[in-house]
Amino acid sequence: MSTELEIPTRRPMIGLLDAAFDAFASELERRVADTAFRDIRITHGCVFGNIEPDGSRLTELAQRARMTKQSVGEVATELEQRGYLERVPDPSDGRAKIIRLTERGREAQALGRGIIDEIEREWAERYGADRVAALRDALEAVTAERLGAVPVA
Amino acid sequence: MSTELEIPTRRPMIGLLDAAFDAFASELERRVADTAFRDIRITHGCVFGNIEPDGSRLTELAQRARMTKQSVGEVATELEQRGYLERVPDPSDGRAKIIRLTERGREAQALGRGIIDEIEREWAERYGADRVAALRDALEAVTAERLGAVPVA
DNA sequence: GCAGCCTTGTAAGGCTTCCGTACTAAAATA
DNA sequence: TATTTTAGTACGGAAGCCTTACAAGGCTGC
Repeated sequence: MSTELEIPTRRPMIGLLDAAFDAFASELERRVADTAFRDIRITHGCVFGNIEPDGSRLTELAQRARMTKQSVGEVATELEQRGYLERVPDPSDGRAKIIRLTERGREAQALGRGIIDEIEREWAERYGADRVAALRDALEAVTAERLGAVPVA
Repeated sequence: MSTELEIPTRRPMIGLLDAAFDAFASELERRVADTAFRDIRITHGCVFGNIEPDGSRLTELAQRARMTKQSVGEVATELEQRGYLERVPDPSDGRAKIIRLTERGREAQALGRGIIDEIEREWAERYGADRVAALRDALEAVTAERLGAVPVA
Protein backbone atom coordinates (compact mmCIF):
# COMPACT_ATOMS: atom_id res chain seq x y z
CA MET A 1 0.00 0.00 0.00
CA SER A 2 1.43 3.33 -1.04
CA THR A 3 1.32 6.13 1.50
CA GLU A 4 0.11 8.88 -0.77
CA LEU A 5 0.99 12.41 0.21
CA GLU A 6 -1.91 14.79 0.51
CA ILE A 7 -1.19 17.54 -1.94
CA PRO A 8 -2.99 20.59 -0.56
CA THR A 9 -3.56 22.27 -3.90
CA ARG A 10 -5.77 25.31 -3.63
CA ARG A 11 -8.50 25.25 -6.16
CA PRO A 12 -8.62 28.58 -7.99
CA MET A 13 -11.34 30.75 -6.49
CA ILE A 14 -12.65 31.75 -9.89
CA GLY A 15 -13.37 28.12 -10.70
CA LEU A 16 -15.16 27.60 -7.41
CA LEU A 17 -17.38 30.60 -7.97
CA ASP A 18 -18.08 29.55 -11.52
CA ALA A 19 -18.92 25.97 -10.58
CA ALA A 20 -21.13 27.01 -7.70
CA PHE A 21 -23.06 29.45 -9.82
CA ASP A 22 -23.41 26.86 -12.52
CA ALA A 23 -24.63 24.22 -10.10
CA PHE A 24 -27.23 26.55 -8.68
CA ALA A 25 -28.32 27.89 -12.04
CA SER A 26 -28.76 24.53 -13.69
CA GLU A 27 -30.76 23.23 -10.74
CA LEU A 28 -32.94 26.32 -10.89
CA GLU A 29 -33.48 25.93 -14.61
CA ARG A 30 -34.43 22.31 -14.18
CA ARG A 31 -37.05 23.06 -11.57
CA VAL A 32 -38.53 26.03 -13.35
CA ALA A 33 -38.92 23.84 -16.42
CA ASP A 34 -41.28 21.67 -14.40
CA THR A 35 -43.68 24.51 -13.70
CA ALA A 36 -46.26 26.45 -15.66
CA PHE A 37 -43.54 29.03 -16.38
CA ARG A 38 -41.19 26.79 -18.26
CA ASP A 39 -40.39 29.52 -20.76
CA ILE A 40 -38.56 31.53 -18.10
CA ARG A 41 -34.78 31.30 -18.28
CA ILE A 42 -31.94 32.45 -16.07
CA THR A 43 -31.41 35.47 -18.29
CA HIS A 44 -34.80 36.81 -17.34
CA GLY A 45 -33.46 37.31 -13.85
CA CYS A 46 -32.15 40.73 -14.82
CA VAL A 47 -35.79 41.84 -14.82
CA PHE A 48 -37.41 39.62 -12.21
CA GLY A 49 -34.54 40.11 -9.80
CA ASN A 50 -34.30 43.88 -10.03
CA ILE A 51 -37.77 45.24 -10.62
CA GLU A 52 -39.55 47.18 -7.89
CA PRO A 53 -43.02 46.12 -6.82
CA ASP A 54 -44.52 49.20 -8.47
CA GLY A 55 -42.41 48.84 -11.56
CA SER A 56 -39.08 50.26 -12.68
CA ARG A 57 -37.64 52.08 -15.61
CA LEU A 58 -35.48 50.28 -18.08
CA THR A 59 -32.49 52.44 -17.20
CA GLU A 60 -32.91 51.48 -13.57
CA LEU A 61 -33.05 47.77 -14.32
CA ALA A 62 -30.00 48.03 -16.54
CA GLN A 63 -27.95 49.77 -13.87
CA ARG A 64 -28.80 47.20 -11.24
CA ALA A 65 -28.14 44.31 -13.56
CA ARG A 66 -24.91 45.91 -14.76
CA MET A 67 -26.01 45.49 -18.32
CA THR A 68 -26.79 47.87 -21.17
CA LYS A 69 -30.27 49.25 -21.63
CA GLN A 70 -30.43 47.45 -24.96
CA SER A 71 -29.75 44.06 -23.46
CA VAL A 72 -32.30 44.43 -20.70
CA GLY A 73 -34.67 45.95 -23.23
CA GLU A 74 -34.50 42.81 -25.32
CA VAL A 75 -35.29 40.64 -22.33
CA ALA A 76 -38.12 42.94 -21.36
CA THR A 77 -39.61 42.77 -24.84
CA GLU A 78 -39.57 39.03 -24.74
CA LEU A 79 -41.22 38.96 -21.32
CA GLU A 80 -43.75 41.49 -22.54
CA GLN A 81 -44.67 39.35 -25.54
CA ARG A 82 -45.17 36.40 -23.26
CA GLY A 83 -47.42 38.35 -20.96
CA TYR A 84 -45.14 38.65 -17.94
CA LEU A 85 -44.85 42.43 -17.98
CA GLU A 86 -46.19 45.58 -19.53
CA ARG A 87 -44.68 48.92 -20.40
CA VAL A 88 -46.78 51.87 -19.38
CA PRO A 89 -45.85 55.50 -20.03
CA ASP A 90 -44.35 57.28 -17.06
CA PRO A 91 -46.71 60.19 -16.26
CA SER A 92 -43.84 62.18 -14.77
CA ASP A 93 -41.58 61.91 -17.82
CA GLY A 94 -42.72 61.71 -21.41
CA ARG A 95 -39.62 59.83 -22.53
CA ALA A 96 -39.78 57.13 -19.93
CA LYS A 97 -41.83 54.01 -19.58
CA ILE A 98 -42.52 52.09 -16.45
CA ILE A 99 -41.88 48.40 -16.72
CA ARG A 100 -44.27 46.58 -14.48
CA LEU A 101 -45.02 42.93 -13.87
CA THR A 102 -48.44 41.62 -14.78
CA GLU A 103 -50.28 39.27 -12.46
CA ARG A 104 -48.75 36.39 -14.34
CA GLY A 105 -45.36 38.06 -13.97
CA ARG A 106 -45.76 38.37 -10.22
CA GLU A 107 -46.73 34.73 -10.01
CA ALA A 108 -43.65 33.72 -11.94
CA GLN A 109 -41.47 35.93 -9.77
CA ALA A 110 -42.90 34.47 -6.58
CA LEU A 111 -42.52 30.94 -7.83
CA GLY A 112 -38.94 31.57 -8.93
CA ARG A 113 -38.02 33.06 -5.59
CA GLY A 114 -39.61 30.12 -3.88
CA ILE A 115 -37.52 27.69 -5.85
CA ILE A 116 -34.37 29.71 -5.26
CA ASP A 117 -34.93 29.70 -1.52
CA GLU A 118 -35.79 26.03 -1.63
CA ILE A 119 -32.49 25.18 -3.29
CA GLU A 120 -30.64 27.21 -0.70
CA ARG A 121 -32.43 25.32 2.07
CA GLU A 122 -31.51 22.03 0.47
CA TRP A 123 -27.90 23.12 0.24
CA ALA A 124 -28.07 23.90 3.94
CA GLU A 125 -29.37 20.40 4.68
CA ARG A 126 -26.85 18.74 2.45
CA TYR A 127 -23.72 20.74 3.17
CA GLY A 128 -24.45 22.15 6.59
CA ALA A 129 -26.58 25.08 7.72
CA ASP A 130 -23.58 26.94 9.12
CA ARG A 131 -21.68 26.54 5.96
CA VAL A 132 -24.42 27.86 3.76
CA ALA A 133 -25.14 30.69 6.19
CA ALA A 134 -21.45 31.59 6.03
CA LEU A 135 -21.59 31.36 2.26
CA ARG A 136 -24.46 33.81 2.14
CA ASP A 137 -22.77 36.12 4.60
CA ALA A 138 -19.54 36.17 2.61
CA LEU A 139 -21.26 36.62 -0.72
CA GLU A 140 -23.30 39.49 0.65
CA ALA A 141 -20.18 41.17 1.98
CA VAL A 142 -18.27 40.70 -1.22
CA THR A 143 -21.05 41.96 -3.46
CA ALA A 144 -22.34 44.75 -1.23
CA GLU A 145 -20.94 47.66 -3.24
CA ARG A 146 -21.76 46.03 -6.49
CA LEU A 147 -25.39 45.28 -5.70
CA GLY A 148 -26.18 48.40 -3.71
CA ALA A 149 -29.09 48.55 -1.34
CA VAL A 150 -31.36 45.59 -0.97
CA PRO A 151 -34.32 46.07 -3.32
CA VAL A 152 -37.59 46.66 -1.53
CA ALA A 153 -39.44 43.39 -1.12
CA MET B 1 -35.28 61.18 12.80
CA SER B 2 -37.35 58.38 11.37
CA THR B 3 -36.96 54.97 12.90
CA GLU B 4 -36.84 52.94 9.73
CA LEU B 5 -37.77 49.33 9.99
CA GLU B 6 -35.10 46.95 8.85
CA ILE B 7 -36.66 44.95 6.09
CA PRO B 8 -34.84 41.63 6.22
CA THR B 9 -35.23 40.81 2.55
CA ARG B 10 -33.14 37.87 1.57
CA ARG B 11 -31.22 38.54 -1.56
CA PRO B 12 -31.72 35.63 -3.97
CA MET B 13 -28.74 33.29 -3.73
CA ILE B 14 -28.47 33.01 -7.49
CA GLY B 15 -27.90 36.75 -7.74
CA LEU B 16 -25.25 36.67 -5.04
CA LEU B 17 -23.35 33.90 -6.78
CA ASP B 18 -23.63 35.65 -10.11
CA ALA B 19 -22.48 38.99 -8.75
CA ALA B 20 -19.57 37.46 -6.87
CA PHE B 21 -18.38 35.54 -9.89
CA ASP B 22 -18.73 38.62 -12.01
CA ALA B 23 -16.80 40.76 -9.56
CA PHE B 24 -13.99 38.27 -9.41
CA ALA B 25 -13.91 37.65 -13.13
CA SER B 26 -13.85 41.28 -14.14
CA GLU B 27 -11.08 42.02 -11.68
CA LEU B 28 -9.10 39.09 -13.03
CA GLU B 29 -9.62 40.22 -16.61
CA ARG B 30 -8.50 43.72 -15.76
CA ARG B 31 -5.28 42.53 -14.19
CA VAL B 32 -4.43 40.01 -16.87
CA ALA B 33 -4.86 42.77 -19.43
CA ASP B 34 -1.96 44.58 -17.77
CA THR B 35 0.47 41.72 -18.34
CA ALA B 36 2.34 40.27 -21.29
CA PHE B 37 -0.55 37.81 -21.69
CA ARG B 38 -3.28 40.30 -22.38
CA ASP B 39 -4.80 38.08 -25.03
CA ILE B 40 -5.89 35.56 -22.41
CA ARG B 41 -9.55 35.72 -21.46
CA ILE B 42 -11.69 34.08 -18.81
CA THR B 43 -12.91 31.54 -21.35
CA HIS B 44 -9.44 30.13 -21.66
CA GLY B 45 -9.74 28.91 -18.11
CA CYS B 46 -11.36 25.71 -19.31
CA VAL B 47 -7.92 24.71 -20.55
CA PHE B 48 -5.56 26.44 -18.13
CA GLY B 49 -7.63 25.39 -15.15
CA ASN B 50 -8.05 21.73 -16.04
CA ILE B 51 -4.94 20.61 -17.84
CA GLU B 52 -2.52 18.22 -16.16
CA PRO B 53 1.15 19.16 -15.93
CA ASP B 54 2.02 16.50 -18.51
CA GLY B 55 -0.88 17.40 -20.75
CA SER B 56 -4.41 16.12 -21.14
CA ARG B 57 -6.68 14.87 -23.85
CA LEU B 58 -9.41 17.09 -25.21
CA THR B 59 -12.08 14.71 -23.95
CA GLU B 60 -10.61 14.94 -20.48
CA LEU B 61 -10.59 18.73 -20.49
CA ALA B 62 -14.15 18.84 -21.77
CA GLN B 63 -15.41 16.53 -19.02
CA ARG B 64 -13.76 18.56 -16.29
CA ALA B 65 -14.97 21.83 -17.70
CA ARG B 66 -18.46 20.42 -18.24
CA MET B 67 -18.39 21.55 -21.81
CA THR B 68 -18.55 19.82 -25.16
CA LYS B 69 -15.39 18.66 -26.90
CA GLN B 70 -16.14 21.10 -29.69
CA SER B 71 -16.22 24.08 -27.37
CA VAL B 72 -13.01 23.24 -25.60
CA GLY B 73 -11.49 22.32 -28.94
CA GLU B 74 -12.14 25.80 -30.24
CA VAL B 75 -10.49 27.36 -27.22
CA ALA B 76 -7.55 24.98 -27.59
CA THR B 77 -7.10 25.88 -31.23
CA GLU B 78 -7.00 29.54 -30.39
CA LEU B 79 -4.46 28.97 -27.64
CA GLU B 80 -2.45 26.80 -30.00
CA GLN B 81 -2.36 29.51 -32.64
CA ARG B 82 -1.15 32.00 -30.07
CA GLY B 83 1.60 29.70 -28.90
CA TYR B 84 0.26 28.72 -25.50
CA LEU B 85 -0.12 25.03 -26.20
CA GLU B 86 0.61 22.28 -28.66
CA ARG B 87 -1.19 19.13 -29.70
CA VAL B 88 1.01 16.08 -29.94
CA PRO B 89 -0.17 12.64 -31.01
CA ASP B 90 -0.82 10.25 -28.15
CA PRO B 91 1.59 7.31 -28.62
CA SER B 92 -0.81 5.01 -26.84
CA ASP B 93 -3.83 5.82 -29.02
CA GLY B 94 -3.75 6.78 -32.65
CA ARG B 95 -7.00 8.73 -32.47
CA ALA B 96 -6.03 10.85 -29.52
CA LYS B 97 -3.85 13.91 -29.15
CA ILE B 98 -2.24 15.19 -26.04
CA ILE B 99 -2.80 18.84 -25.37
CA ARG B 100 0.18 20.25 -23.58
CA LEU B 101 1.16 23.73 -22.49
CA THR B 102 4.23 25.29 -24.04
CA GLU B 103 6.71 27.18 -21.92
CA ARG B 104 4.79 30.33 -22.69
CA GLY B 105 1.61 28.53 -21.71
CA ARG B 106 3.03 27.50 -18.37
CA GLU B 107 4.12 31.07 -17.73
CA ALA B 108 0.66 32.34 -18.49
CA GLN B 109 -0.89 29.69 -16.27
CA ALA B 110 1.42 30.54 -13.38
CA LEU B 111 0.80 34.22 -13.76
CA GLY B 112 -2.94 33.73 -13.91
CA ARG B 113 -2.95 31.59 -10.81
CA GLY B 114 -0.84 34.19 -9.06
CA ILE B 115 -3.35 36.89 -9.85
CA ILE B 116 -6.26 34.71 -8.81
CA ASP B 117 -4.68 34.01 -5.44
CA GLU B 118 -3.80 37.64 -5.08
CA ILE B 119 -7.38 38.72 -5.55
CA GLU B 120 -8.50 36.17 -2.98
CA ARG B 121 -5.94 37.53 -0.50
CA GLU B 122 -7.18 41.04 -1.12
CA TRP B 123 -10.74 39.93 -0.54
CA ALA B 124 -9.57 38.45 2.74
CA GLU B 125 -8.02 41.77 3.77
CA ARG B 126 -11.02 43.76 2.70
CA TYR B 127 -13.88 41.58 3.86
CA GLY B 128 -12.26 39.56 6.60
CA ALA B 129 -10.00 36.53 6.49
CA ASP B 130 -12.54 34.36 8.29
CA ARG B 131 -15.26 35.30 5.92
CA VAL B 132 -13.26 34.50 2.84
CA ALA B 133 -11.97 31.28 4.36
CA ALA B 134 -15.57 30.32 5.07
CA LEU B 135 -16.49 31.30 1.52
CA ARG B 136 -13.83 28.99 0.14
CA ASP B 137 -14.83 26.19 2.47
CA ALA B 138 -18.48 26.44 1.49
CA LEU B 139 -17.77 26.68 -2.21
CA GLU B 140 -15.51 23.66 -2.06
CA ALA B 141 -18.19 21.66 -0.26
CA VAL B 142 -20.90 22.69 -2.65
CA THR B 143 -18.88 21.97 -5.78
CA ALA B 144 -17.09 18.85 -4.58
CA GLU B 145 -19.07 16.34 -6.65
CA ARG B 146 -19.15 18.60 -9.62
CA LEU B 147 -15.44 19.30 -9.74
CA GLY B 148 -14.21 15.88 -8.67
CA ALA B 149 -10.73 15.34 -7.31
CA VAL B 150 -8.37 18.24 -7.02
CA PRO B 151 -6.22 18.32 -10.16
CA VAL B 152 -2.59 17.49 -9.52
CA ALA B 153 -0.64 20.71 -9.03
C1' DG C 1 -39.18 81.07 -24.95
C1' DC C 2 -35.58 79.24 -27.30
C1' DA C 3 -30.73 77.03 -28.14
C1' DG C 4 -27.93 73.53 -26.68
C1' DC C 5 -27.12 69.67 -23.94
C1' DC C 6 -28.62 65.53 -21.35
C1' DT C 7 -31.51 61.51 -20.75
C1' DT C 8 -34.82 57.73 -22.11
C1' DG C 9 -35.69 54.29 -24.96
C1' DT C 10 -35.15 51.91 -29.46
C1' DA C 11 -33.07 50.05 -33.88
C1' DA C 12 -29.69 47.55 -36.31
C1' DG C 13 -25.84 44.95 -36.68
C1' DG C 14 -22.03 42.34 -34.83
C1' DC C 15 -19.16 39.52 -31.70
C1' DT C 16 -18.30 35.79 -28.49
C1' DT C 17 -19.24 31.58 -26.57
C1' DC C 18 -21.28 27.79 -26.59
C1' DC C 19 -24.08 23.75 -28.54
C1' DG C 20 -26.13 20.05 -31.95
C1' DT C 21 -25.54 17.32 -35.97
C1' DA C 22 -22.63 14.97 -38.84
C1' DC C 23 -18.47 12.90 -40.12
C1' DT C 24 -13.55 10.37 -40.24
C1' DA C 25 -10.33 7.47 -38.41
C1' DA C 26 -8.71 4.50 -34.94
C1' DA C 27 -9.58 1.24 -31.27
C1' DA C 28 -12.15 -2.18 -28.85
C1' DT C 29 -15.26 -5.94 -28.92
C1' DA C 30 -17.91 -9.80 -30.50
C1' DT D 1 -13.33 -10.01 -39.53
C1' DA D 2 -17.66 -7.27 -38.75
C1' DT D 3 -19.64 -4.18 -35.57
C1' DT D 4 -19.68 -0.85 -32.22
C1' DT D 5 -17.48 2.59 -29.48
C1' DT D 6 -14.38 6.45 -28.88
C1' DA D 7 -11.32 10.75 -30.11
C1' DG D 8 -11.25 14.49 -32.57
C1' DT D 9 -12.93 17.84 -36.16
C1' DA D 10 -16.07 20.63 -39.35
C1' DC D 11 -19.95 23.36 -39.89
C1' DG D 12 -23.88 25.81 -38.95
C1' DG D 13 -26.67 28.09 -35.61
C1' DA D 14 -28.60 30.00 -31.23
C1' DA D 15 -28.23 32.80 -27.08
C1' DG D 16 -26.73 36.64 -24.85
C1' DC D 17 -24.60 40.59 -24.77
C1' DC D 18 -22.37 44.86 -26.76
C1' DT D 19 -21.43 49.12 -29.84
C1' DT D 20 -22.95 52.68 -32.77
C1' DA D 21 -26.56 55.58 -34.10
C1' DC D 22 -30.73 57.88 -33.57
C1' DA D 23 -35.49 60.16 -32.21
C1' DA D 24 -38.01 62.40 -28.88
C1' DG D 25 -38.70 64.55 -24.54
C1' DG D 26 -36.69 67.14 -20.61
C1' DC D 27 -33.58 70.56 -18.46
C1' DT D 28 -30.58 74.81 -18.08
C1' DG D 29 -29.03 79.30 -19.05
C1' DC D 30 -29.60 83.14 -21.38
